[in-house]
Amino acid sequence: MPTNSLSSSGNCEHLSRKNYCQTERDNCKRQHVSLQSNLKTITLSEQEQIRREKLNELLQMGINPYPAEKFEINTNSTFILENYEQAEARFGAGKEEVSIGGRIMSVRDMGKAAFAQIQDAEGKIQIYIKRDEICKGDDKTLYDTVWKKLIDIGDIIGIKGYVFKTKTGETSIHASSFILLCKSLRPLPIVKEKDGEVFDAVIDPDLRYRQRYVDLIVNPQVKETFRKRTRLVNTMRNYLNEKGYLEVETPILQPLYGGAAARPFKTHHNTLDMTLYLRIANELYLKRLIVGGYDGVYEFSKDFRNEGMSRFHNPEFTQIELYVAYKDYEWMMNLVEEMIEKVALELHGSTAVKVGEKTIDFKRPWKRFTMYEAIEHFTGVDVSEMDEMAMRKAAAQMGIELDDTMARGKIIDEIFGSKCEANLIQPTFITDYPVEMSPLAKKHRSKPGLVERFEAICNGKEMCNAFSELNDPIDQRKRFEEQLELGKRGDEEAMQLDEDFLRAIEYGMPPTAGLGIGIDRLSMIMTNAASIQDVLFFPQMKPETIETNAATDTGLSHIPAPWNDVISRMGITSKQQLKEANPNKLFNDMGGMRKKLKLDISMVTLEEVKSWINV
RNA sequence: GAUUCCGUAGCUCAGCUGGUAGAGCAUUACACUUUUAAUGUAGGGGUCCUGGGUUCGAGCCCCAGCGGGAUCACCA
Repeated sequence: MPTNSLSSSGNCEHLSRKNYCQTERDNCKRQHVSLQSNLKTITLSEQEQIRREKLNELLQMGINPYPAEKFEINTNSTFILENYEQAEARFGAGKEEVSIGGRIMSVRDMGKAAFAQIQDAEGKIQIYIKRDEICKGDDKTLYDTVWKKLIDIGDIIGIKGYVFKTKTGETSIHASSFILLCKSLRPLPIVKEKDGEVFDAVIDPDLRYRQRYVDLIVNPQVKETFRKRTRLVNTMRNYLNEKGYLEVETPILQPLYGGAAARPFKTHHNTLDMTLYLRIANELYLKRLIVGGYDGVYEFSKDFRNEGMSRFHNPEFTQIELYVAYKDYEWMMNLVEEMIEKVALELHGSTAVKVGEKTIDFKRPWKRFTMYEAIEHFTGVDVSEMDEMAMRKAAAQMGIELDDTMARGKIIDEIFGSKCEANLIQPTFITDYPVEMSPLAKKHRSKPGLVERFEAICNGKEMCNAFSELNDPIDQRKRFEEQLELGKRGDEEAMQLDEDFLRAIEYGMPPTAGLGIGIDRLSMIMTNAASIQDVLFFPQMKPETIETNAATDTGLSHIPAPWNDVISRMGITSKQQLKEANPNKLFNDMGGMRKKLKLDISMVTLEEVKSWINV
């Protein structure tokens, strides 16, 4: 049997441990004292020190705090809580043993019995641990010492037992045995709850985003947010796969960056000795694949834009881009409506989604405005027939600041951005954009100066962007050249001229509808998140300085690496133990460990080992 | 990048006019065999973000920096 199995059977071996354990605890106390006198060089908090002492004590008892063996799990907390009848029928007293693993989140110690809550991937469930149940014989070490003294909130344990309801009616697991699966060395923030009210919740954004693992442990709704995000992506993926479109992957490292207006991240390939850019979009590569003959291709892509950060912008973000041959932007609008409506239904069982104080309804069909109509709707001014001069005047009257470089198209965009966008809460399609803003979109079939482009606006923000793709190679070259002009004038976001892309569409690309949807923005809406950081596991942050506390607390810090590590693997983890060791045996064993661990280092001398011991 | 607010124990937060640094939870010890924000008793725990300055004396006032939030700019 494994040395650390803490089942109630075989408790005879605990008998011999009791005295040993007592002396060891004294040793720990002495170590504590020496640590105290050393506090200036140690960054560990008192609670962390205590946990490391407990770890040592467990090791001395022959209990591995980090066992290698798997722990078989046969159910989870939510299943038991939500299907009590079924769970009781299978796992009730005298029936099959329930086997469940989780992190200890709270303990209510009642003396010779205790209630604790453990948390697994699904949620929390109460366990009941009774001394005479855990320790069936006379030796109560396992309960009195291991459970009561050495196990902490935050430790991960495995429990076997049966399902029952307590006097107060709470579904619980009556433990017949437990096993330590992982000792936690850092104290967890304690969050308490009563009648749905949460006390002392961890809300500090710095802690939550930098230590997402802690956030996930103590804030259960965070786990749910990311589950929803994944379901959102899966729903879209299934929808597109059912239509027969091909999910593909295209380069992230690109020699030229294109497909969007943004500043890139720049990097360098050593062997090729060339500059590469992290993609700002994957549009131009996906369209090459349409040229190649696929009917529909899509990619969930991480894109990178070297711009400012805010609660709507992270330097890396996720987009889905979709291109479908022989279609146009009208057709694509219908697809977007249908797909997003499906997402809402999948996540919320309804097309209506609560976002902050508002309820947003994704039920089809969505409102559709041309850009001119939207401006007229929100400002009362019809700008559609105005020339640049007239439009400047109109914008000035609306209190919009313009600079001289802005042409007619940019002015329209400014007016829309400041007067309309924020007012569009319910999902709305805005169509027919000025050509200057859209160098990759096809000219409008009937309205000069405009392109066949739409955006879906939702909760005052752009949710997606799509157009009938420009497939006229001569026009496309001209548009790129115009972008080059902008670049020469200092516009860092102007697109570069991609000769290979032009070569591709010179071979001919069928009429194509293209779409890009910001997955992070959509996730924010679908999970009611106020910040993009709430839908990214690891949002970009300035680096923090982490104080290391490696090995400084073991009392072995005077021993050079990797020997300090080797010695602690041999079970010697304190100065006290080192002192008690036989230097000749230690020296020999170190040689053995060197061989066993295949360490490519030269052996130290016996004299050196003696000097470590006699520090 | 600009403006503004914040940074105190493991966590959530108080801290008066500038005069010995506080609470709850957590932690340690003891008690308690169906509790549930368990409870009772007694303890321990602090680089008050960092560095300067003013002052007899700074968690508090001033300056600079670091980190975070919000708003704005850029962008999706």
